[in-house]
Amino acid sequence: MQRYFTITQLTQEFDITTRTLRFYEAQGLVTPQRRGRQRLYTPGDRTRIKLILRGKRLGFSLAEINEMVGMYGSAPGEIGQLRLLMDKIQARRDELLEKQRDIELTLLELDDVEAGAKSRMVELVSSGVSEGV
Amino acid sequence: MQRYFTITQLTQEFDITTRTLRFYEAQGLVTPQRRGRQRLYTPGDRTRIKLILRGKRLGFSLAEINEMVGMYGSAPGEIGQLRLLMDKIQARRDELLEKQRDIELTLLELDDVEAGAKSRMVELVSSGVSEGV
DNA sequence: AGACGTGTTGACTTTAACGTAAAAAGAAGA
DNA sequence: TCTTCTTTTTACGTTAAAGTCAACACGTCT
Repeated sequence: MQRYFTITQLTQEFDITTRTLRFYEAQGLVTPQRRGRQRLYTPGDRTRIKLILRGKRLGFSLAEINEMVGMYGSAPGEIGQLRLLMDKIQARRDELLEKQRDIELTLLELDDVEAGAKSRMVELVSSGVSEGV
Repeated sequence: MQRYFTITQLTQEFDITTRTLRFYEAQGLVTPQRRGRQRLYTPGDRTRIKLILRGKRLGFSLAEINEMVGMYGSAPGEIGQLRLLMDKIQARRDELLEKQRDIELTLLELDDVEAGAKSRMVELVSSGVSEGV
């Protein structure tokens, strides 16, 4: 059983560069163990990286992602901190819901554009031009 | 009836700076008319700006946004161009659908984190600490 | 005419998120 | 052991998307 991943294994799996992974480490987003100088990534690290990349796809900055990922392991022992955490959760949720609406709207508009393109296509074809497949 | 918007009206409405709007113009994303040196934004320009900002919220680059917004007005007169357009539309749609899935997953994880925080809160409270509202 | 507010242009600066290159250190196979 | 490959560290470069600052141009209110 392979307990650790090397840096290049992960770069290949996620199609990123070593520079990127080391940069994320410098930002405190992942903290792989070391065997000598070499980095060893655990499955947990791998999961964090997945989360980071998902955050990136959604347009969050690394700073925001850092905060979000930081929520996962944390079980703040104090009530005030817990309230703060829940506030942050709600804020993120609101953002995500807004993004959802934005996506819906964009998809609808894409449908419109496509419909226009299709009808335009029909026009062109029926106007007598013979076109191959 | 107010046919045009000034630059500051729009910056206030969308909470951006004049620098941003002029930058978008330099990138060819909007092309307001001029009265002398002054920029005059039409309702159409305003709509474009809305689209741009929506794209930004979804994490698209200005270059990508430029391409997307460019799709709207275009009715390419040639079949090959139309096919290309439809391909681009499909590519964007795929991206958006992926973002949707990413959002769903993230929302689910936020639910988990919140549930954990809540139960942790109950523990703390029931362990005898008297806390105000 | 003078002052004020708003707008414009141009130039330089900044920040995030990496890219790229150089030099050295281990690891692994012939 | 020699070579080859991967990895690491350090440092400088780059790109996108603005921020900041200076100087100048209008319109208008007094």
